[in-house]
Amino acid sequence: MKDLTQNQNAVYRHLRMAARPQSAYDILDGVREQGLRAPPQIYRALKALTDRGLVHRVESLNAFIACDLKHKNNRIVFSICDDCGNVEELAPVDIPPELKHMSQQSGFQTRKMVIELVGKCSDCGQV
Amino acid sequence: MKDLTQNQNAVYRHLRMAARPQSAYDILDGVREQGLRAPPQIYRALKALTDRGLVHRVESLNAFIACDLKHKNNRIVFSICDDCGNVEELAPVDIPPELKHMSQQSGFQTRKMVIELVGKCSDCGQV
DNA sequence: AATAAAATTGTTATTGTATAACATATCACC
DNA sequence: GGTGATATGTTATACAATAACAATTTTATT
Repeated sequence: MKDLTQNQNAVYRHLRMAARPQSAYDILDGVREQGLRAPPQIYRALKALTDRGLVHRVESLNAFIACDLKHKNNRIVFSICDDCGNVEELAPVDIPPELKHMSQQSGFQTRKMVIELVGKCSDCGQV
Repeated sequence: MKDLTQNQNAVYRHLRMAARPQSAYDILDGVREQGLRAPPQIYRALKALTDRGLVHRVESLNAFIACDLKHKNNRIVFSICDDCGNVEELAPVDIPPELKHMSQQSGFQTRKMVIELVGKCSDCGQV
C-alpha cells in the first residue's frame, strides 16, 4: 500500500476487511498469522495509521475503523448503532457556527472535532 | 441531593469538587473514606448518574465529569485541551442540518450526539 | 565496506479501565 | 412475616493501553 511498514499494512488490511470496528485485541488476533504477537506492535501501527488519517478511533467504543473517505483528519463523524454495533463514517461537516463562536469566545483553538451519533441504524430502528 | 443513593451521592459530590475529569479509579480513591471499596460500586453509581444526565463521560479520555448545565442528556459538547487536560462543557447545539440530513438518508435514528473538540485552551494556546 | 548513530521492531511486564458473577442486604407490598 | 424487586458489597477476571528495555534494521558518514 502507500509506503506502510509491514505491521501497519497488516493492521490496515485487517481493518479494511472487518465488518465492524475492531478493538486492538481483535486486530491482534486477526494478524497473528502475519507474525504480530504483542499489543505494542498493534498500538504502534494504529498510531501511525491514525496519524495519517487512514484509520480512526471510535472513542466511545475504544475501537478502530478504517477510513474509506478521503478527507482531512480533523473532522470525523460516526453513526453508531447501539443495538447491532454497526458504525458508519459520515462525510465530515464544519464546526457548527454557534459552537465555533462559543469556543472562540473562550479562547479555545480547535484542532480536531469528533462527532459521534448514537442511536439505531436502519436495520435495528423498526422495532 | 436529588434522591440519589449514598454511593451515587458520594461519586457525584466528588465529581463536582474535581477540577478535572476523573477516571473511575480517581473517583474510587476519592471516595474510599465514604466506604466505597471496589470498581463495580463506582461504575454502578456512574451509570445511574450518566443516565440521569448529572454526569457525562468524556469518551476520548475514558473519564467522567459533572454536568453544570441543565439540559437534555442527548446533546453533549466538550472542549478538551490536549496540553493541560482541561475540559469544558459547552452549551449543547443542534445536529448540524447536513448531518441530520445525511443520517436520515441512511435511516439512522439518532438518540444522542456527542461532540468533542480537541485543541488548546486559552491558557495553553499562545505558544 | 566498516561503523556509529538513529530509527524501527520485538518482547516482557505492568498499569489502567471495565464488567461478570455471585453473595448479602434493604425495601416495598401483600 | 414472607416474597419479590432493587440495591449493595465482594471477588475475580477480562479487556485496553503503555513503560521499559532488548534486538534489529536503516541511514549517514567516514
